[in-house]
Amino acid sequence: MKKKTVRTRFAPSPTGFMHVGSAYQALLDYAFAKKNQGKFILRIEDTDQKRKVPGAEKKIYQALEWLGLEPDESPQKGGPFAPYRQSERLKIYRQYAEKLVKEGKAYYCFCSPQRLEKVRRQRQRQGLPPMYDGHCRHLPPSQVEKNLREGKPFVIRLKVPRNKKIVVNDLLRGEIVFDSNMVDDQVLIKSDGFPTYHLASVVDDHLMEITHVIRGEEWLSSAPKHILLYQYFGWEPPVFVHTPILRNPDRSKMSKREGHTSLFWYKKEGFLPEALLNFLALLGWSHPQQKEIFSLKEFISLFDLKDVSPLGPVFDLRKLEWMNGEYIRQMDDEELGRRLKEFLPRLKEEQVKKAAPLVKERIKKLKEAEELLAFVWEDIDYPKELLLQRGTDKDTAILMLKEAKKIVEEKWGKIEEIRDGLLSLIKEKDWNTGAFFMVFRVAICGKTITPPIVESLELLGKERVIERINAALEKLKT
RNA sequence: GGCCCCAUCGUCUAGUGGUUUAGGACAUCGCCCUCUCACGGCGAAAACCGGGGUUCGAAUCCCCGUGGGGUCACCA
Repeated sequence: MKKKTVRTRFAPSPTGFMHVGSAYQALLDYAFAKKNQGKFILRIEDTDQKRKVPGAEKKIYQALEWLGLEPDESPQKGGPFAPYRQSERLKIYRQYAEKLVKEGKAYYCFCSPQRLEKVRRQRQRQGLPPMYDGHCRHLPPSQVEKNLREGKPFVIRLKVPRNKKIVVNDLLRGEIVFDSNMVDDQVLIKSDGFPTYHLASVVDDHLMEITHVIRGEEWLSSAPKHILLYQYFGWEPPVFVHTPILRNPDRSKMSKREGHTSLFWYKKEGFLPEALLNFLALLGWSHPQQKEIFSLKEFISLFDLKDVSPLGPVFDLRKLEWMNGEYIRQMDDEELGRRLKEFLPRLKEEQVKKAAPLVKERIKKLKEAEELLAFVWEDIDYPKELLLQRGTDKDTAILMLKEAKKIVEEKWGKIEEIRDGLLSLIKEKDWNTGAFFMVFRVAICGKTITPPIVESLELLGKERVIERINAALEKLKT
């Protein structure tokens, strides 16, 4: 028997923003497909017209591109199973839904939203699960015909059998048995003619020959509906993998409310996509040699869905920050400079290049470079007392700056010589090294936390360095 | 509330019946390095949810509690 090509799909809804949890899903889809020389498919699930947001689909492409998870088939790229946008496949869903109706596995329902609401409330009062009461299940065909002819709005519902066991096979959890009496007669086709997720995803996953449905655990409880559909259609179901959902620090589902859930927030903050991916990979999975830092390529080669832990992990931003810092430090200066550019719009390209090695060991996120280097483009302002670092008195401070200025002017352009010059000056005058550099630092940058000060001088340029030393001297004299 | 899933340091996890005084990483704390801040190095503190079984022996297997989570839409 020929082994089927592994095909996974990432199937987001274009609702306006990309969740980190979605990125996690996409990573697993991608890694598993690539691991098995399979295909990674992007399908746009835009069946909810109310929630559709213009431009949202574009953001999905941008997100995948930023992450470096390129689909093999997508609405943009096309592929053998096009179209990959569900709104363009309406006829297909309708056709399959009607097939079910003909076979008595689904039925037209003409109940109004008001009636449904009433039924729900009633059942809840009785302590029953708030399900549909099956009112239209047994409408006589003549009545259905009549309603249809009259153009009464309708939906198509799945006819769920009573008193049956429905078994869902999940790769991570094994067999899960559901009582069909707990499964609602799910709407398959909405009154606007669009399918619901349940119908559309089953039909598409089958038609697109998806072998592994990897999705969040929140889908587990609706999985019996999907299994039932596969049975009704006589299709072989794919392997289901319900992956843990990411949690807030309070262990609730990572939502829009708390924490940072938008993938683009991470981009804006200056997280590197490769670091984010590495971090995500470590959620629910661990490297066989306990390595923390590894590439996407390495992840793919070692990854197996079976090894994913079913426990919903808390998304620990601090560990991500640490990891991002590791990636920044591993990067060569030139590459770091390129990535830093968009975060330092006030610096010239030359300056960014020079700044890269100075901030490299001091930032966890690219965005932090901005604050660290702000002294370069901002006018500095500080109280005079700030210059009197480590108990340095006014006269000493003045002397320090005067002497330092001489050396800087004389040796400008040669960092090593400036440093050596300052060091021997300190020795000669018997100053405290730390105190001297702090006074110098404040004079140049206006603050006590900066990149290495001697190396930072050329970011400012000779003129401004001298200017600032003069300004500091003025300040001290008043 | 019904149904379903889950349960090792604060967090991410290793561990698949004995090699475990339960290992690593982040975070925390201390020391060292040091021109500040960082980086780096060394070290400390820190966990098997509880109760029953099974077994010569359970973090590891079973059951029951407890706790957390998910889900109950013409949203995905």
